Amino acid sequence: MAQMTRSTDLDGLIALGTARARSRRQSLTPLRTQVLAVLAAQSRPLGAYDIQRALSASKHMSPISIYRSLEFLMEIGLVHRLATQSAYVLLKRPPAENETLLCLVCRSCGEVDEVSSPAVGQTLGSTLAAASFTPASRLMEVEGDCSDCRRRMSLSHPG
Amino acid sequence: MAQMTRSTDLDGLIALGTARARSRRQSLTPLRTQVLAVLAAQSRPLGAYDIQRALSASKHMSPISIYRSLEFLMEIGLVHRLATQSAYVLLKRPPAENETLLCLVCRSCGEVDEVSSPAVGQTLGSTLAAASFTPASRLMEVEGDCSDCRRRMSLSHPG
DNA sequence: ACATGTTATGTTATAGTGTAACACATGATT
DNA sequence: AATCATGTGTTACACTATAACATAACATGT
Ligand SMILES: [Zn+2]
Ligand SMILES: [Zn+2]
Ligand SMILES: [Zn+2]
Ligand SMILES: [Zn+2]
Repeated sequence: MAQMTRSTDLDGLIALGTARARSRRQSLTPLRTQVLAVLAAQSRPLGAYDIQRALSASKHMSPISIYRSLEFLMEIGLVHRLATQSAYVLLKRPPAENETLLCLVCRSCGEVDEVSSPAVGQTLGSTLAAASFTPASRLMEVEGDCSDCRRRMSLSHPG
Repeated sequence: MAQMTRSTDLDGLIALGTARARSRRQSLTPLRTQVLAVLAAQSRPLGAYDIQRALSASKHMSPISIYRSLEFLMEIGLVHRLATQSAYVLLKRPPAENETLLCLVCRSCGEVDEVSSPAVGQTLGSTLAAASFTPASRLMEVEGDCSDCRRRMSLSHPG
């Protein structure tokens, strides 16, 4: 079930993207919509070249076009780059203002879980303020092992 | 003063690295020591190819050798890879067990500040536990703007 | 209509980051 | 000596990302 598509959400996602683009005097063009659709069809992060391959059947796009679309989708807050994976994920919820999100990336299966954490947001805010450091975003990445994969590992290495 | 070297620490660092290597039945070889020394001489993160250039005067090293040395130095806990920068930094303090460290990376000047935060460690621990997620490390990266750079920006864009 | 500015895409080439694969050397263990 | 694990050399390659420049498409004011 990890491979399920999320086409149900796509219309709403496009509406949201269109609105956010308009408010910046930009637009969610067909090209950008196609990249968004590819990301929305996967529950896992995709590399830019994965997206290119996914689109190559319907349309040729050079790497730079993919990257430009991704940059735009990140600017309007729908997509996030996972630095530890060099990959891009659709954010499941529209990120609220001042909300601290944790992206839990499983090293083993690659699944990404997004967790909102006011408690971490509070302590992190204090810590950063004490260091006079202003974060560029309230989204943080944590690599590790998800519960499913931990269970699988303990089955194959019983101790 | 940001460019100051830290050669004073180098001997102790080498001793620490040697001890940690030995406990793994490995060793801090000359090659690895050279990479460590280059990182110790800078207060900023360096890319693998920056390290290669730094060493090219004294010795030719292929990229793969640099990466292998970096991997080793990360395994013994002396060096950390900053995913958002694709760069490597010497950890200033020996990371204690179960200590949560924040790497505050300035987008503007590139400086990295390491901050230990028990409070964040506590809330993060609870949040991850609630999500049944086991983190691979207790080191997190936060991109943003340091106080110096914020001051500079406000001077050039008074408002 | 025309000029002007901005947004968006096309095209080509190139830079930057990281590994695979295999051979070889070195040192410890038995 | 035979064996095994560790460490390095060498070559070639894969993957990720951007520079630079041209063109198109669209809005806006005159
Ligand atoms: Zn994320
Ligand atoms: Zn998993
Ligand atoms: Zn770090
Ligand atoms: Zn700074």
